[in-house]
Amino acid sequence: MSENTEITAEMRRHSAAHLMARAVQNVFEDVQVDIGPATDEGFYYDFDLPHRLTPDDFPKIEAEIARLIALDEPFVRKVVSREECAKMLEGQHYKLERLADIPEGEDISTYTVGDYVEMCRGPHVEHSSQIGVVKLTRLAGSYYRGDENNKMLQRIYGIIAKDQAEMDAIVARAEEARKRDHRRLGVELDLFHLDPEDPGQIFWHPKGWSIYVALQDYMRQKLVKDGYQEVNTPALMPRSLWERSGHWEHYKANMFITESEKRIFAVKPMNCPGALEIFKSRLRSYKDLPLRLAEFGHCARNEPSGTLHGIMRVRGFVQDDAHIICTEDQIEEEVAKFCRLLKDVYKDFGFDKNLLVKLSTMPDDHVGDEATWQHAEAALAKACNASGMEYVIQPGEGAFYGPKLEFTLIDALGRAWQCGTIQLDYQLPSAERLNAEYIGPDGQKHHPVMLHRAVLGSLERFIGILIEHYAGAFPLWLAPEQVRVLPVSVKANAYAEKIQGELLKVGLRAGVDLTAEKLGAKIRAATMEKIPYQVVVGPRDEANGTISVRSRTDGDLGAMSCADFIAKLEAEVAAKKQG
RNA sequence: GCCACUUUAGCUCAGUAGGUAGAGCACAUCCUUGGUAAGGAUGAGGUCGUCGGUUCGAUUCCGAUAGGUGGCUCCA
Repeated sequence: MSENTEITAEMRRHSAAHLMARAVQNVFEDVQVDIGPATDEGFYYDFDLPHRLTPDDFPKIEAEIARLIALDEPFVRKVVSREECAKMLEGQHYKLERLADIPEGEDISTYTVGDYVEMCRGPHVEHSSQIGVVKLTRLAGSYYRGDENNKMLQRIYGIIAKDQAEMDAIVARAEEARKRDHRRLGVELDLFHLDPEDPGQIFWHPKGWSIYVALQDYMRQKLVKDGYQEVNTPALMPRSLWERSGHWEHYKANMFITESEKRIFAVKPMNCPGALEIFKSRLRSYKDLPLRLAEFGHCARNEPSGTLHGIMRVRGFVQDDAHIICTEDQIEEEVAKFCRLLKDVYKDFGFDKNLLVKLSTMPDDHVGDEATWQHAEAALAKACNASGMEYVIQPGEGAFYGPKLEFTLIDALGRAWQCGTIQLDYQLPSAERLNAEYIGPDGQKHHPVMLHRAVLGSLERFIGILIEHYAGAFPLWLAPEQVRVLPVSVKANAYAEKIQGELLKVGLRAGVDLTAEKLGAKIRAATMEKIPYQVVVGPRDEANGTISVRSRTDGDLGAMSCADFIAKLEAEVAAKKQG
């Protein structure tokens, strides 16, 4: 029996939450507790108390938790009747409401540690000492039951570790994430800035835009090879179109709306209506399908201010968007084709391992009949299997117009980011919406199906992820400045400029440092800017017709000819070498 | 949008128990002409987010407002 009671991290986190709840009640007056689950990272607990918590309160709560852990009391589970439980929870009105939620007939259990009882499903550790070390990390507001109409409770987040050494390592990793923060690196590396007067809009500086263009060019090549055609549609489109597409009804609150000569226009929040307008611009045959229209269209969404975050969540952005207009029979192959493309692209960033795929199925609130939905969901599932991807089902999480696949990548710090997506849409091309039609082999008109898809998601967000993934040290093919030539003194400036010219001529992004600094200072500056290659040149090189190469990853590579260096870099760019 | 916190030089941050402010880095000028991670000197740079209140006097206290941060909600 005992071999089955393995103590998991989740049990330890959840148990830590209980002890924190107990500690908060010991330290403060009039504490109402709500719930406190384990999370992937740690745990949290929601409280309602008159004292306004601040991080200054953490040490005394942590000390109390440490004291409770040291008591090493057992967690005792007990199945109780509803009445008994209600009696135990007397005065705790959130808990009593939660108790009322438990369906009749289901077991109600409590866990007791020392003098503290809590209604809880468990499971928990056997003894409090099994929890380890607890650290409180941050405070946040959180609506009771996640409903913004309810009272805002005070949430405390915490993390656990086996011992202090592990806790130190966790704190160090958090520090590493802080150092890699794209908002910090974006300023340090002079990639972009955000203007407080224009929230959620990005000003791309030359270096940041260089990355952006490199990424976009890369995607263009991939798209062309995969049978897409690139289009561009207006940023500003009329209200009448948005009414037909359904956005006016469903998405108006998030749209920037403007007026000209008494007509209302909206800045597009999505590209899909534009793609369908192109499809509809002439009579289409089934022979035109599938029609794959890609668009790097700039979209604007009036996201609530509280959701904005650096360049990851903005109000103006560009997706590597495309719309595949096809027949129902073509869905499976098109989805499989997309899955292959996505894997191929992610590999070039080192994201091909640990890819998570989620299949979101029919929600309660949906359009279309169930048979069509089942067919569509089966097509997505088969396409995943065909491309060797495992997926988990998210029941009822699909859009109201169709099911979708979502792809989550894992970055260098082990963090998950949902980027790629492919969504089936029966609604937008339908007669009720934009009424897209093609002539089938039977000579009759039919409505096509539309697939909305993006590999990277928004380019802005993806670059934000890349900045943190690479810690600002972009691989050669993406680096804004791939090479910097460093003359050892001003006497070598002319030769340095000549070398820079050679590099520029073959399309490498090369800079030159002509300042009057010493070589050590120039190397330091280039190193801080995370430039992949530094080329040192002085009288010795000039006499030999060579250059001295220093690599960001491999240090001093010694002297070589400029031609050999160019060949080396071109090979590295072609291979999309990481790091 | 909601809750909490926050806003001082381009960046990172001190500071003023109310008497209009400092450091490091970056920047400018001059000296130094140097072969693999910071040469030196001098200087410039801020209505202390904005508006209002209290006060003889506010960057400091109070209120409002805007931005940011962390959550929540949202993410067609």
